[in-house]
Amino acid sequence: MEIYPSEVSPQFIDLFMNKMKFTEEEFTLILSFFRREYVPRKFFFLRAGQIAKYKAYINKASARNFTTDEKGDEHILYFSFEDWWVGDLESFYNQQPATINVQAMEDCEILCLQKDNLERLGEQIPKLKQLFIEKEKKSFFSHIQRLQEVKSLSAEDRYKKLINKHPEIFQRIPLQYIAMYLDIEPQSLSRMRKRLSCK
Amino acid sequence: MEIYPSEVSPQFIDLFMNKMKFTEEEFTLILSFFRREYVPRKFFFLRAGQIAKYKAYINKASARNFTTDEKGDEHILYFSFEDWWVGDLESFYNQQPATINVQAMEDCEILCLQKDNLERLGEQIPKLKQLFIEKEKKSFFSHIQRLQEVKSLSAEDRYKKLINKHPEIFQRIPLQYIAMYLDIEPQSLSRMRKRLSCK
DNA sequence: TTAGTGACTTAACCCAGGTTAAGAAAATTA
DNA sequence: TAATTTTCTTAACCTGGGTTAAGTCACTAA
Repeated sequence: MEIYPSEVSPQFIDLFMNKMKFTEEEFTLILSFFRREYVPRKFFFLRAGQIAKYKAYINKASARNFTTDEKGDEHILYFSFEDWWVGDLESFYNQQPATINVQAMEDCEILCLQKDNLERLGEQIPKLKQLFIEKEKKSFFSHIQRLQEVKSLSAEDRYKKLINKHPEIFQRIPLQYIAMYLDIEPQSLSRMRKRLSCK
Repeated sequence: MEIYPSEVSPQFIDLFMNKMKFTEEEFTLILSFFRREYVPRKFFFLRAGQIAKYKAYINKASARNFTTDEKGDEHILYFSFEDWWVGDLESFYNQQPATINVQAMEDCEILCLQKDNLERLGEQIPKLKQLFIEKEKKSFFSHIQRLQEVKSLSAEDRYKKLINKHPEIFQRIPLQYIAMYLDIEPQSLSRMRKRLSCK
């Protein structure tokens, strides 16, 4: 399934053409290694236990990345929206079973890159390999920040931070997912929202 | 201050000579770029707000890596023992103020590598650059696992997991630090330990 | 020897968030 | 449009861990 530049998001084009300054030829080559997949709402792009086949770019819509504990409760590590890279990198790079589930929250269009294609592309275009290393470094840093946040802030403070920094998320995804992101029950989130709105 | 092979830990030698199979000359070269620092117990190797000068290897003893929140409470992200690499990588690579404090819990001997030395070494020995990328990837994965753990386990379950996986830590470092690692008060840890020992 | 300091424990009381259960509102589907 | 399912809210009660405060134990210093 071939992908044409007209079919990818402006952010994707901006990343490769403006930020990374790849040539048209390089961009077309890069694009030819990707594969487009559609994942309808509620369907899984990756399930815990499977081996992650792709490094993936969200071209349209949103997904949630979560783990399931022994009690069956789901914990959302992070949301992914347009222009995000998703997947269980540990599973992808080490070809081991994933611990993370990736599920579409809206009908998703995803650009997928297989491991061998990634390696081939990396050899042909070293600048691209460097790009991925940098992206992963950023992802690394943001995970450390998340860890700090989860460890040092109460559920209420994390809620306030989320609604201040990303109010648009609340327009777009159900509150039950916000609760799973904050690691509280939907009832507790509801109670908290009422208490805060009274003030 | 020159460092001789006889002055570094067996793990350090094992890493470079056996695992990475560097030559004697390469190893001597690598070592010449490091600088040895002594950090007495309770002293700081890095303070939040400073810019991390070094990527560092703990040759002897242990440290705690923690953040301080607005209330002044300290949260230990992870402990570091012999054969660990420490520092605030985001601060080190982006030359921005650190958010993490690194404090010696015992009298530490640390092998330090400055950023420009790291880059020079990386150019001279590409295999070393690759080693650091791999080490950082592993560190990345372990942070994601930590995040999952903090999100999905109760304080009691995290305590049990820690004492099962690393009982030796309890022989070595004060319980108050364990409490900061679990993000509970020392009193609560004490109460919990009593409750668990009764069963 | 004793005073002082830091590490750990115990106990009483409090509160954020969990649990259970029921109901209201919104979105889907027939 | 009504029927059904999903999402969200409310309320009563419970519990794990926070808070405060006091006490014990071990180690150091004078």
